[in-house]
This record gives sequence, C-alpha cells and structure tokens, in this order.
Amino acid sequence: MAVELKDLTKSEDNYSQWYNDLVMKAGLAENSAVRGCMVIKPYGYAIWERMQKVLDEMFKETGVQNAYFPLFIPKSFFSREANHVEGFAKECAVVTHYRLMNDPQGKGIVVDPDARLEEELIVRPTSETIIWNTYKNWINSYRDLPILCNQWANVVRWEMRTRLFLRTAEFLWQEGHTAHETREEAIEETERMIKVYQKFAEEWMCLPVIVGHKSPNERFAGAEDTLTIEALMQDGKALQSGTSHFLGQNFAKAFDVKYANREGKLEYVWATSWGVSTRLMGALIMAHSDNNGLVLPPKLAPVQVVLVPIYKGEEQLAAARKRMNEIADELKAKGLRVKIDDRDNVRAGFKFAEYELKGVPVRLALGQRDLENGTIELARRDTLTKETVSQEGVAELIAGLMDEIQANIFKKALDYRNSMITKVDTWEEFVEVLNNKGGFISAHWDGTPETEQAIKEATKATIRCIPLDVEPEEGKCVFTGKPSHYRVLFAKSY
RNA sequence: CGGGGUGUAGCGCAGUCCGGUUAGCGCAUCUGGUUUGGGACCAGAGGGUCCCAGGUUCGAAUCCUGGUACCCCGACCA
Repeated sequence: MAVELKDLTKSEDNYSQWYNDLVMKAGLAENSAVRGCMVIKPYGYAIWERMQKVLDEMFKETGVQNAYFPLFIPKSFFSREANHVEGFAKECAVVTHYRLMNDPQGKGIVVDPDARLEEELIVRPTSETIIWNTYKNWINSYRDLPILCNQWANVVRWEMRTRLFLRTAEFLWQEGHTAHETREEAIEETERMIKVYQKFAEEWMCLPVIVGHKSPNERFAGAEDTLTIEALMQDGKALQSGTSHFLGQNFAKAFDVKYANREGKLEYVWATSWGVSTRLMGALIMAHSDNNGLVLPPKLAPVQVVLVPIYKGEEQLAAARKRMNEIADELKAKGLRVKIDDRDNVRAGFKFAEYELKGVPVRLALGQRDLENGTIELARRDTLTKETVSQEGVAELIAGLMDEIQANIFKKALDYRNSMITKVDTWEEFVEVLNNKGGFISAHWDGTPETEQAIKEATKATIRCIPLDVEPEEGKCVFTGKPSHYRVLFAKSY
C-alpha cells in the first residue's frame, strides 16, 4: 500500500478530493456498486461502533430505551402531515412490486407486472410517520407518558449528489422519538438531547459545536422548532452535526394520538425527535485530519496505542516481541486499547506511516537499543512529536497522555473555530469574509425568511443557527438594514 | 436534471489528436537474494473482454454512431 495524500490545501476545490482520498486510503469507506451508497470498511465501522456505544449509554442515562420500527412505510402515512410531506416525500425510494420472474424473452430476471403492490411502500427517509402510527396504539392516558424510544437504523434519501459519510443515499443513524404530556416537557426533552449531542461532540469527538435554533427556512419538515449543533470544518465550511426537534402536536394531530389528561380530558400528545448519523464520521475526519492522515481522539480511537518492533533478524524480533507483550499487558491493565504490529513483511517506517494515516493516538517503537537501555520511543499523533522514555512507568505515562491528547485535539479545534467566527456589520464585509476567510459570520438579520433566502441566493451562505446563548444587541440587518435585536451565525455549509 | 471530465492488469496512469511490431509504465502480488531506528533494494515471474454494441478499414485502445458506468461542478438535502 503506497499511500500518499495530496497536499491539504484549504481551498474549496481541492478539499473534497483530499477528503475522499483520505477516507479511502485510511480504510474507512468507499463508494459501492450502488450509486450514492457507501461501503463502510472495518476500520471505519470500528470507529462508528465506538460512537454508537457511547451515545447509546448517554441516551439510556436519560431514560431512553431502544426499539425498532419497520423499514417500509405505507405511502399514505406520509401525506398525513402536510409540512412533512413537503420536506420528505420527494427524494425517496419506493417499493412498487413484491415479486420477480424469469424474463419471458429469456433475458434474465424482470419485475413481475402482476405483483404490483396495492399501496406502495416508502423506504424510510426518517421514521416519524410509522412511529406515530404505532404510538397511537400505545397511548391512552397520561400514565402512558412519556414514551422515550430510540432506534438505531438505516434510512434512505435518494440524494442527487453524494459524498462519503457526509451525504450518502443510505446512511446509518439513530433517531429518538418521544411523546410527552405537556409542551414544556417536550421542549425540555428537545433541549436535553441537543445537550447530550453537544457533550458527545465536544468531550468524545473533540469537536466544538455551537448550539442554537434553526431559522424557519432550515427547520425540520414538520417541526415547530429545530435545535442544532453546528461544527466547523478545516476548509471553513459549517457542518450540521446533529439535530433535536420540538414537533409540537403536529404528528399527534396527523396520527390522531390523544391521551386522557389528569383532568380526564382528551388532549393531543407533544412530541420530539432527535438524531445523529454517520455524518459524524465525516465531521470527525474533516475537523482534525492533517497531511499525514486522520487524527483520532483517544476516547474514540479503536486502537489507542500501537507497538512496533524494530529489529534485525529473528532473534531480535523475538526479544522485542517478548518485551512488547509485557508492556502491552501493562497498558491493557490501564484499560487502554492496544495493538502489537509484529508483521515482518513490512518495515517499521512503513508501519509508522500507516498508523499515522489511521490516526492512532500513540505509537511505541521498541528496538535493540531500547532493550539495552530500558527505554522506548513514544510518538504522539496529534503533535507528531516523539521522545525516548523509560519503559518503567510507561503505562502510567500513556494513560495520562490520553487525556492530554484528547484535550489538545479539542483545544486546537476550538481555537481554530473561534478564530473563524467573524463579526460583520456591512454587506461588503459579509461578502468579503465569506469569500476570503470562510467560517461563521456573526451578523444581524431582520428575522424574515425572505432575507435569508436572498442572502442564500446571493452568496450560498445560510443561517446555520441562532445561538442559544445569543446576547441581545440592537443593530441593523446586514442585508436589508432593517432593525435587528441579535446576531445570528451565517456560513457556507455541507 | 443541466455543465465538464474519465472508463486500458488488483490500484494509479501513459498511449487516443496523427490507426500499423507481441499494448506499456509505476505501485501492489509471487520467487530468490541482500536489507531493516521513518514509506527498502536488486534480479526474475505472473497478471489484459483496452467499458459495451455496431460501423469504417488490409489492419482499431486509437476514427465514426449509439449505449452505459463512474467522478467533479450546480440544483436537492443530515
């Protein structure tokens, strides 16, 4: 495997090619035979599994339980909620037949025209409709509430243009769907879950995010309010990394889900839904990688420490192997995920490059010299530095290093992100910053969808969010000059 | 669906404009040897439906017609 990444230039043109290259060469994923679909390779899936596991535990701490709902949704379910149809009914895969037959002309297999479904089935693009149709049967009284369900599933959206992890026709995600007694409780749930996402992004992925409300234009189809975590990639584009929706009573009304309240009166249920997807993998890659490849946060890295022997001849290899096994055991005793790479068909230098490409946080190299001196070479992926340390206490040292590396990757991303939030007050500045610097632009907006739309058409930038912690400030809309009471964040996005 | 590009060995490509030995190079693979503290080197070997179909020609990877697949840029979106 001769791998050479193209130089990482931050220009838009090269960045997507660079990204593609990295995803494939690091062994994370590749395009499949099916257009727009992605094969997630074992290494990529191992990272996703770590993410899943952590998120799943975080959900369960809030009382959420896992469940599973069908892949197929009757077409009629979709038309129940008007806005939802508008947003989702378009780019969907549709099942129209249930049988194949041998081609009468002998040209292989064809769809049996007699096997047409009476009602077409939609391959879920999201599961609100099928779930609310189910919840109807689960809910009678306030005593049945809240319902807090999550499902890990695949969904299909027939996107016209796809990009590994960031936008694929089929993707893996989790979707939480909750039902509540009151508006307040549902809103609280919406906020709780976006904060879970924030915590996961920042503490596990080292990905600083801005939490905020979506503008009406960018809101989920069928939601009253959408909360989002917005991250910034190294090319200056924003990435919506997770969303939590307050659905009001829209789906309860569409599917007629009522409960008897504490006064014995029938009321519609309040709903939320929230999700993150394999897109997070894209975020992880784009936020931290450098010209040598991936940089994985220790908390998510499938392998945290790799040991590489350096040797001449069988005898030295055996000696190195023996000592490495002992050190590996010490590391494992500290709860670290460790791999020894004693392949003898590639040289040490090759392995070094390979593990850098794969983003392994710490690499240890042990050779004859070290065996004699009781030392070992320790290399950090995040800083690309290496030093020779004593074998004595190395497990302790590395256990501590994991936290340091985790903190360092986050800090680097945070500093970059913060340096890429620019306050602007004039349209000239807005355009100038957007074109030459990128990143988030903090600017006043008159609050109308028309203005947002006009800005999007003029610059491709959209309102990424209205930050939760936005400070009241009187100003004038950067586009129309009309009065505004707070700043919002604009950016070009994926 | 619009605009551009590319289909040649497992991967990356040259050759196509201007038709002519047995279709070539790098990486990977296999064999042997020498190496081994940052992507080893030498020698040898194996590996091809030149995207598909049709046409022109003594002769097509190369020219013509039609199809098809993929990539990039837009519109759509997490």
